Amino acid sequence: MNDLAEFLEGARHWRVRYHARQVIFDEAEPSNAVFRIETGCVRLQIIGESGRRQILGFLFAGDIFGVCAPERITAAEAVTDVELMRYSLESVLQLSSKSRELTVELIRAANRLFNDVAHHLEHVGHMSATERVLWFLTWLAHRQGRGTGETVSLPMTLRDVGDFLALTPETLSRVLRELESDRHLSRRGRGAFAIRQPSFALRMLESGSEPMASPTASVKTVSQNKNSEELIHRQVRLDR
Amino acid sequence: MNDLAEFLEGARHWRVRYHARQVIFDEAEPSNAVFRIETGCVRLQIIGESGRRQILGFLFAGDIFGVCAPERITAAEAVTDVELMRYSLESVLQLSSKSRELTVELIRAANRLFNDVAHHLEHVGHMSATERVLWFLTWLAHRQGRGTGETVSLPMTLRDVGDFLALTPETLSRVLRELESDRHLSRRGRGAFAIRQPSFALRMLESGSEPMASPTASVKTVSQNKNSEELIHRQVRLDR
DNA sequence: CGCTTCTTTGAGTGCACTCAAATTGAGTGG
DNA sequence: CCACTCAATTTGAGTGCACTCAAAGAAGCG
Repeated sequence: MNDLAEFLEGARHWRVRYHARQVIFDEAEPSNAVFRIETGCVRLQIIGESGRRQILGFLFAGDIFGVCAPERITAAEAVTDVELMRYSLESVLQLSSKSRELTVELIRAANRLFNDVAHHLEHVGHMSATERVLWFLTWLAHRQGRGTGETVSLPMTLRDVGDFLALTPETLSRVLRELESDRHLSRRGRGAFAIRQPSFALRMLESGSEPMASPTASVKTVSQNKNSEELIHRQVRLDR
Repeated sequence: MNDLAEFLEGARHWRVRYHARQVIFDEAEPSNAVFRIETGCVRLQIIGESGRRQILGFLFAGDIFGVCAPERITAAEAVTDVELMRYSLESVLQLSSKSRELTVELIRAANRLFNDVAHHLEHVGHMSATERVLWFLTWLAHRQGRGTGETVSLPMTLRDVGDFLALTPETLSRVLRELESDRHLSRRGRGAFAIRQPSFALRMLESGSEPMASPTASVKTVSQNKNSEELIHRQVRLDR
């Protein structure tokens, strides 16, 4: 699944558990471990100067997080009860001294976070509330391997989703109700839903926060047509 | 200045130049070099699915960028004419096989990007237009080593700033005019300004997108003990 | 069963948006 | 050097979306 995971098996590690809402590590804390999620959901977040929380991402089984040195950039908290595999950062770094591939994988892991939050920023900056919600729900369904009409569980609260998408819970609630009345969505109890018409929403996922996904050719074409400045810039490119 | 810079001197490198608005590297391109800015200004950016450009950061002399493998996450374009030092990624990776410290520095470099864009996201999601502009101008002044009343040059266009802050050029222009009439700002020609009252704006810079800055002590202390949910209600709103 | 937290719904408002057009400035070629 | 062109910026008018404030209902948890 993840190449990094194989490398990590060579490092000192053991299983750890956290209950929902426990802090796994905190911002600015010394970084001494890398984690891999066995079961459950984890969120990465920061607290802004104004005291507001910005959730940077939700992680699920198989995801690796905490590749960071020497201090934590974000906090990590358990959304649900979680089982994690904890790898000593010290021994991971020792391993990387012997393996160029592992070094590349570590950089890649750090870059993935950057990639995700960069596209996240682009979405928050330019998408309407409805688009953001649809993007999130579609991403979530995709992460859980669910297709059209299949039930997707929503392990986090609306407030979590709001702090992820930079929306208030009120707005979120209203958007969900409207999506439901428009037949884009059907809700199955409190913490579950199903997407009825993911067709156009799915396109959003093709590029963006997917793991290291390169922008698709179609996206590039569109962006070149829509943004003449960019087109011009690409054309005048010279090597030297 | 930057520890990474010293390590890089051991790698194969040479000087390169780009003219303003030339592409240094593009999204999804194979990554084969790390750069250090000698003079000028560079922007990192992505093009969203909708064709909109999101600028993730502006870089200046001394900054290192392009630590990325195996493919580029962002594009890098010259804002002004720039002189860069170009380091072969291949030889950097070879060096890192022999130096644990270099590996840590590479991870740190990748994490810095993540840190910056994470706080950027928090700002775009929760700040008003005026706050964002003030934050940006204060950051820019700080980067150029300019204090209150000193002239700061603005090497990029308002459109660039808008694509960075997720604001339209129109809004940006209006905000600048209001800041000027409120005596927070005085403009010195097209591409220059001076901040008159940076006092409260500077507080924003103390944490946030500054290199690896740790959150303020008060926030940190509390968030280590309690989980973050309890912090959310402590919202201190900055007055315009 | 009482408490807290989460969610929903309503009413009203303000900020940043879009659309449109004028003006300024920079760059280019005659 | 000057006219010309195009991009960048400014200004105005109007609007809609997501916000705040407020309060009621629903769900989890002891």
